[in-house]
Amino acid sequence: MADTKALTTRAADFSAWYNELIARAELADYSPVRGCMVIRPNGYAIWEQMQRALDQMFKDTGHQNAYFPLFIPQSFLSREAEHVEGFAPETAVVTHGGGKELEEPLVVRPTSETIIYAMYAKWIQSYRDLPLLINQWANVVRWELRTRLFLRTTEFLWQEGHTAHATEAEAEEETRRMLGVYRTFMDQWMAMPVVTGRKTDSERFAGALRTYSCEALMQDNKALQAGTSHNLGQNFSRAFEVTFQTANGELDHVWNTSWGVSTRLVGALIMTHGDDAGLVCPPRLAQYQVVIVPIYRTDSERGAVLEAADRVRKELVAAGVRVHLDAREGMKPGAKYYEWEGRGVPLRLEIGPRDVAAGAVVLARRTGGKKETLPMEGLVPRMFQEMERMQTDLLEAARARREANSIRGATKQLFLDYMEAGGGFVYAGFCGSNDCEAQVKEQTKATIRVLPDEEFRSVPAPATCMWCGRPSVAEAVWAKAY
RNA sequence: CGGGGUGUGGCGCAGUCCGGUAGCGCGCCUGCUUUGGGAGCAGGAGGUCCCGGGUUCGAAUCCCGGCGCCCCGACCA
Repeated sequence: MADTKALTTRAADFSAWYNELIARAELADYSPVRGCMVIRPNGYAIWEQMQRALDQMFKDTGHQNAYFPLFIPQSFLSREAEHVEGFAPETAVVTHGGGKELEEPLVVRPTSETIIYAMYAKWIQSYRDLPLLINQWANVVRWELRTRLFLRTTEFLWQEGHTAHATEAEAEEETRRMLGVYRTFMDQWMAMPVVTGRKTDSERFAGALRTYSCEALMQDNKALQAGTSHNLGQNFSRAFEVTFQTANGELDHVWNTSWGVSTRLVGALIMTHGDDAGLVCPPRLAQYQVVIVPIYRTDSERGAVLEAADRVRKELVAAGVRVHLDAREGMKPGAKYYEWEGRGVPLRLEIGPRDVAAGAVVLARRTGGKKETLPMEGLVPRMFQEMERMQTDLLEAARARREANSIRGATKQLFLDYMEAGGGFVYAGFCGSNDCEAQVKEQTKATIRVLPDEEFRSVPAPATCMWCGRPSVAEAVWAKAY
């Protein structure tokens, strides 16, 4: 690492902390192209872990992977009116190929609904072809005005699920199911609690009937939209003539859904668990769950220590633990500790001559607390135990932080004061009018993150709109957002 | 596109006001000694000072014009 100084603290400058952490942990780097990032091996490894877990969950819910092209005929985008309005301003367009001007410009996909539903129109004829449940892992490009590593880059990696169903009810069920999959993933893998719910029209996906979202609260009390699931209704099937014959011979348009999460989740992970020493990675997503640092002075100590360390490593590998033995020479143990802490490795085992003699290892946890000497005997189950505990502790800590920064039943004044004081989630009554939403955004920068699902709602439900005092039609969760 | 900042070895910076031919810390390489929380010593490698003009005997430095990047805001996953 180039820089050995401490990171800017979160309290001093959250944004600087975030950028420095990414550099320190070697998660990503700026590319020569404005707004684009290079995902470095340490960052990509986390994404791979995410992919692995999510991909399995998609397959377990009946989806198959496929791949659709990067280029989309420009005319495709225009077929769905709201969709083109939403995305046209931020597309990159290819006008030349092979040295010649193209007859029709090609849009670099900002999302793939149009090209996928154009294909579905060919593939779907009968209700027997439904449901069609496809996911793709891909890169997309959105020409954003302002970018931030992982959170909003010009090109980003994601997955997008696209499904077609025979009935509206089935599509709605799928939309909700995948939102649930995301929520489970964020809870159980990322140790990141989320509030789920429906988006208001102003935040709805361009072309969707309804958009649902998972919203997480970062350590600076700004909300991050971590994953979305859209019920597209028949908007795209009408635009792309995706029709099928029903069991009784009638022709109908299919009902579609789409849902996605992106490399933004790596940013979410950083801002949920990171501390002033660097990344804190939940064990289930860590590239290395355990790092072993050997300590020795003499050659004979070196031999014995490395032999013991490698034995521990092999035992853990055999048990399926992702473990790394840091046997680099000429580097003091302390320097290695700092490095692995910055990278967020959950557990560190130190093995020195004393430990070899005692048949023991020293355990240090990334989340703090005293170091602990453990017998080598029974180490493997102990490591699993530690990882499980850390995983649940991280989730609990994140949940507690979120709750400490959420208020319910806010009045207008309380709301204004709260946003002024730094913000967080505010649960409050909402009259349903675009005007109120726009006014709040104008005055406080806060937006409605979701109209929360039932389990997140306040009891009793708020009776009036926090802003205008008219009767409330739904409770809303407000926050300033990324 | 507005506001702010910044471009000098890999990274972080000083030098710019007041022109004289580039320096510090970290990192890197070699060797020796080290190694239980960021090692020490010695020797070394590495720079078109963002770009283009201009002024001058001479420009990192002064003048003019560009460009890049970062941060804050508007747009957005």
